[in-house]
Amino acid sequence: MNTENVNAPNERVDQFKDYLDTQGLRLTQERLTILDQVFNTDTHFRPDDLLVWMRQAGYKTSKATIYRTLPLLIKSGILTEVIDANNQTQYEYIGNIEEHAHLICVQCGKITESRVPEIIKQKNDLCKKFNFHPIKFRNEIIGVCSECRG
Amino acid sequence: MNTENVNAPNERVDQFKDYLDTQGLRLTQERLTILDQVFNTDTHFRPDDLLVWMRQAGYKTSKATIYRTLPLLIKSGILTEVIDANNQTQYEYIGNIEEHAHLICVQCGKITESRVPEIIKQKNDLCKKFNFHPIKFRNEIIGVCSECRG
DNA sequence: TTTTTTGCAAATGGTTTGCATCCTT
DNA sequence: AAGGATGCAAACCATTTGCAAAAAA
Repeated sequence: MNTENVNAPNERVDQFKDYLDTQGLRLTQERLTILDQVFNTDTHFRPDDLLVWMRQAGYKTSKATIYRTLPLLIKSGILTEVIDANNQTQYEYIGNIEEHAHLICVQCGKITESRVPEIIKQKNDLCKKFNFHPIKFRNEIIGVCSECRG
Repeated sequence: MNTENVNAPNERVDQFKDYLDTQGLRLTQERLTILDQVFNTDTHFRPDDLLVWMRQAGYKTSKATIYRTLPLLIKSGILTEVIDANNQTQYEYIGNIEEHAHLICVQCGKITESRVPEIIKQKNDLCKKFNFHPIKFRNEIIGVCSECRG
């Protein structure tokens, strides 16, 4: 198939292709186009956002195909899911592994980020111990923030 | 109102009552009944599970009220939400704050737990720094497990 | 009495699915 | 040629909401 107009980095295309291979799935034009669009975004997005962007870019990929492809991108380690404050599923492109903690307030929903240098070593130790290949790291404290405590 | 037949620990009832007070909300029979039922469970559950249990226990609380009450229990720090592998929202009663890490495989979904003693101190430091009241802690590494790496 | 809360049933809206057709291998 | 993938529209189904009646403050 034609892969000439794909702008996603070869590394990612290969990563996706490898995953599809191991599962006996096919590398289609639509799947490549979606990977491409996903690569061009740097924020969280919902399936409908992606649909709109693709339409604007001139592609006619269907909503069903988008819904069927996103899980494949997750399993191949290219995207991760995030559940937002409204319990909606959002997706984000995985660039690098970020090591930072989140303090999430259950009352106002505010998210505070803070870097914690030591957690990098801990992560590495754990991964070595379990022979685990890390893609993304999450460190969250759920609670009540100073403002909501009054 | 009558609170005689409530079995949830007073501590939790007070916690809920306090939250409702601060929000100008009312302590109703239905809300207390739900708190009671929630306390009697020790697993994850979905709103419908709760409805079934309450019906079996002889209560006629409506599904709508359950859906309206669960968010209040979350904001009061009595429950937390968990999104399961099927993206369904589940709820769980918060006993104590657990300090352990999860290694979650994006391919097979397997979750490996592991205790990491140092993270307790880190959590405490962070909470002190931001004057944050912790309810629940989450430490997750998303990636590919040793078995799926082949 | 005043304001919330509840219950019911209908509406919502994100996600999934059946099936004929198209595309990759 | 054979089997997986796509597109469309209909089906699903968990969750939300309007409104009149009931309960809390």
